[in-house]
Amino acid sequence: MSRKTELRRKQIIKAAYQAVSDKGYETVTLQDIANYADVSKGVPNYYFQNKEDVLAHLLEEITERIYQKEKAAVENETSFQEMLQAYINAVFVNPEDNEKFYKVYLDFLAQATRNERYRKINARFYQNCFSISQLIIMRGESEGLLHSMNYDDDGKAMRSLIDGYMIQWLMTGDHQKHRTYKESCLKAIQTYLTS
Amino acid sequence: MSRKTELRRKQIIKAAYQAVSDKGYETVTLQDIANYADVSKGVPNYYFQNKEDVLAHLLEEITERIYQKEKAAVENETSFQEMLQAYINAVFVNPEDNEKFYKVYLDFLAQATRNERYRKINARFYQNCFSISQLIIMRGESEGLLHSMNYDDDGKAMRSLIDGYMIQWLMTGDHQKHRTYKESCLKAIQTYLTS
DNA sequence: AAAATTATTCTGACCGGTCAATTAATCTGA
DNA sequence: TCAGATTAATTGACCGGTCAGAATAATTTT
Repeated sequence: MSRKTELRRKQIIKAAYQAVSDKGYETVTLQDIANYADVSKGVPNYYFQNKEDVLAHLLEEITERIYQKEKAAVENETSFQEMLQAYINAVFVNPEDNEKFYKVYLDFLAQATRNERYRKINARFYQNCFSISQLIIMRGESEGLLHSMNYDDDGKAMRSLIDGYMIQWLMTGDHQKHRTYKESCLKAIQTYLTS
Repeated sequence: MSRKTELRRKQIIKAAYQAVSDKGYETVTLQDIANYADVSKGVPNYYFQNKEDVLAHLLEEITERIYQKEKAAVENETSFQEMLQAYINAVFVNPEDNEKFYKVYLDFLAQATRNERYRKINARFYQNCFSISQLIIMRGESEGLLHSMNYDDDGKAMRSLIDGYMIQWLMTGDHQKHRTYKESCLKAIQTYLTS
């Protein structure tokens, strides 16, 4: 794949991200995506097999990007408390980015219940998230602050709390409450881990 | 509203539940719903204003029904442990029912990010869930097993853990794992509450 | 000019909602 | 009681509109 082709694909995926965030997974059309990318209708079809192919690449791209960012943030810290705080900071970045991502992510979760391809991409994302949780928990253990019985279970619990709080925040439709939900989520994870 | 009208509406909503579970919120058509209800295409439009109206009533119906069932289950018990176990039993009923409900519920959550009406119905559902959590927590406090700093926060955490585990289970696509996720979820809530 | 890329047009399919026509149910009054 | 009248419920053909994908045309690059 040429450098230019790669750029074009990135451009289309980026446009698809904004388009899906605005209009929703099923509502969005290839025309919408082309409009957001400032290209004509034929372009997305030229660079991707079909609509689903564009959107699958979108899901891959955004989950991978989030994971890399969160992982880097956590690896930059040394203590358990700092790592956990850095993780939460990376997850709850700001209302705008979180709204955009979780709107799209929720759409994909809903689709994934009936689409094997999306389910697989999401499964990889989950595994990546669990690996971040494990990093943090192992550090907490080495500091004697907590004792995990099972890294996998704790990873699932942390993911549940993060997704759950984020969804609940999203449903309030109130950007102001972002800080509150972030703090509550951090507290909940601390309460769970250090028990 | 006559008795017969009420029955017909229930019949259509029930058909819509199955149809949405099978095909997804956006994919499902009024024709599908009519087919599942064994009536002609005009009937749903006769008893409801439009497609969204049918589906809004569906969301109201299933969230209200779940809440009533969970509430009754919890109120039937006397001790903290029994109430919590009864709650989890009512939430994780069986793979089939859970899959059906959460497939549809996820669809509605995704829609709710762009639909005020659905968001409102879901907000009421959340409040109802929080009230159940509060029942359980207050009982736990009166037994001296735990001390809640904030009923609302704990309600949010419990809801996060339940929705989170359920979604993660749904994404495995494996009915066999239902029991494991149920037990993990219960353990996570206990770990969180009794800390 | 040939090839690659982008823009435009076409096509077949499908959907939600409407509505005229039909059928079923209910009512009325002798 | 029951025939005729009135109302309610149901049907399915139809219409305007939209979309994905394919085909084609135009443009740019090499």
